Amino acid sequence: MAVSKVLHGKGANVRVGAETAETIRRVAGELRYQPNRLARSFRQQKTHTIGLVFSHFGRIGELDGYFAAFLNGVMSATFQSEYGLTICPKLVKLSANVVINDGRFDGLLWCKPDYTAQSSESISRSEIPIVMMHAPGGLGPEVPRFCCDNEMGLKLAVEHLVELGHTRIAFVIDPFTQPTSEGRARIAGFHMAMQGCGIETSTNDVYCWDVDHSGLWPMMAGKSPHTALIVFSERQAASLLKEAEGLGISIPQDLSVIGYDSTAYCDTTRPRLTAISQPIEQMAFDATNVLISYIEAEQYPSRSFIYPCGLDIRESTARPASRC
Amino acid sequence: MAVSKVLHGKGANVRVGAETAETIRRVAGELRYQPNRLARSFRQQKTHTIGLVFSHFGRIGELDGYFAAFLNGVMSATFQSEYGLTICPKLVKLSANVVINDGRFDGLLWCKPDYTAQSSESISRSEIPIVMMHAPGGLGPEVPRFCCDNEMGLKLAVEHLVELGHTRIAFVIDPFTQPTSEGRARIAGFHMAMQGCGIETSTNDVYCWDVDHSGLWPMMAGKSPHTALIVFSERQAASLLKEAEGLGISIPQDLSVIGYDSTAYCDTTRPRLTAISQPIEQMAFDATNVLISYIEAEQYPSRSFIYPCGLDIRESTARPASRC
DNA sequence: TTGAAAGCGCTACCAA
DNA sequence: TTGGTAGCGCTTTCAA
Repeated sequence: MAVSKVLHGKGANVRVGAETAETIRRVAGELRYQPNRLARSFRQQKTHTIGLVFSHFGRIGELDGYFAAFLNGVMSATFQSEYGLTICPKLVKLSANVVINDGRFDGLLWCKPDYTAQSSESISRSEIPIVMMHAPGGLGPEVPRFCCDNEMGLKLAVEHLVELGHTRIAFVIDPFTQPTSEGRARIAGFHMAMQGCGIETSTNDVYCWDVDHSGLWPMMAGKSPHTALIVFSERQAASLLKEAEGLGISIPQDLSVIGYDSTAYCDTTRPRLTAISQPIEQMAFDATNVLISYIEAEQYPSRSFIYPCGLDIRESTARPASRC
Repeated sequence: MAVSKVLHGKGANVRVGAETAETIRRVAGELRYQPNRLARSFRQQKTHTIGLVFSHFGRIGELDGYFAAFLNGVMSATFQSEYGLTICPKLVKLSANVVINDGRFDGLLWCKPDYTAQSSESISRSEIPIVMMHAPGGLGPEVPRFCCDNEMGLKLAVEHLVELGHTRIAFVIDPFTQPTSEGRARIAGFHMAMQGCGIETSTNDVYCWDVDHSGLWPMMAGKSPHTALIVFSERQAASLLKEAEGLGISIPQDLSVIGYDSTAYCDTTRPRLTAISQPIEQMAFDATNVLISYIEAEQYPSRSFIYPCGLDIRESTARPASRC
């Protein structure tokens, strides 16, 4: 009875006598009364919490700038609107449909979807709003998608290398990323950009290596070795740089390398990494805000938000060594 | 009724006829029935979720290795035990006692406590287990604390500098960290280590600067300028390195700099940063596991877990320039 | 303006 | 072994 009043006192339309309200507040203070948020969420079917799903969770944080920028963007948005963010293992390991609609989350921020049949189905069946990050348009279920313009990014990178004189260019990706929608989009963008420059490509121009065990050799051997690499991520690019150093391969003299994301991390590598840029933090911020506004407005448009890429030229690209 | 059976069917002691159970499972599958986890949590007063509290949330992720290492540790532990982790703005902004016991969390991982009167009180009043990270023993409420041995770390750093010939050594910290328990512990450790080397110190030997607006000048001016800095964090140390470069101050020739944490990030600065090491990821992993086991066992010892520090000597320290 | 009652979905307990 | 019932703490609605 006191309880119900207190809650009213907290609510917007206070229809309680000033005196009563005062008493209630006082007593509540003395008792250190705390409304049980779980019960409230349960009653209202609203948790004010967003779930974060990554199709692949390895180690979350690494030294590259991606996760830091991403989390900063998400947190800025959730903090402003007083939503909580939950990172949950089951979201990744179990088949996603088991976990999406269990009442815990008001919405889901789904990163780097792999669009397996199962995840696609559970996404489209979801009863709560879902927004995807790093998901190119066209593919997959009809939910709002946030993605950089991968075609543009790869076009900039390829054209930069071609202008420098490269013709033997390869794309490098790791096995976890390769099946994701963005992995496929970048590979496609690479082939397209190469064709745009009049260079034929084949599947031999795409390498799929584990980030930490890259193996530079195949491309440096052979009669017509690749002279430039475009790498899916900063981190993989940086690990290639390090490997090259160990093998006595000079970058950019012997091999040009371009990474993807272009955070401040690229200024810390040696040589400093030329990289395609995408506004990760802004994208994460926008995606989270769109998710929240869909949760609150219950409107649910399904369009793609595409962000332009840039190319930040640093020190890891140069003309190919002339082979006389 | 079907519901209750299904739930029994999921429980450990299945006391249901095989046939009935089969039917239930089939129907549940057809209906894509999902138990509502919110209701379950509500009923059991158990959410299987841990809350993460930082006394100061600025930007969560930066390029230094701290947050990445920390989150890796926490995630490894929560993933193994199927707990979720929630980062929640209110946990920081509101007075903490409003939020601790609202039923959302089974336990709290509290990082870098500032031990204000209010937070201390709400911590000791908490009805759920709390574990503190980066909280030296002795101070604050009686909960399990995980902390590196700051005295040891600063002793190593000061002795290293003294061996190189430095006597004018300062400690640098930022205004957000300075009031935290660990900030105070490191400042105290600095004074103690200096005394241990027979060097008098005063409050003039501790600088409190904003991380990104450090201002190297004061210490390089004066008749008896400091020749070496021990800095609270990697990130602030790195920002000092960068500032020094801009001012034409050579490190380590003109000024020696030591940071704190010694993650891989220290290998990416120029010059590579000499740093005190603490096993952040391990500490976060252990702290989370202790928290979880306290949640499940409902036992709640209040001891401190102290981790030894090391000193990783890289390139940012050298003998002081001789001033003839 | 205030009080009383119903019910969110689940689990624990008790009775059959 | 099974089915029924109560109730977690809150909000919403309806009656006084």
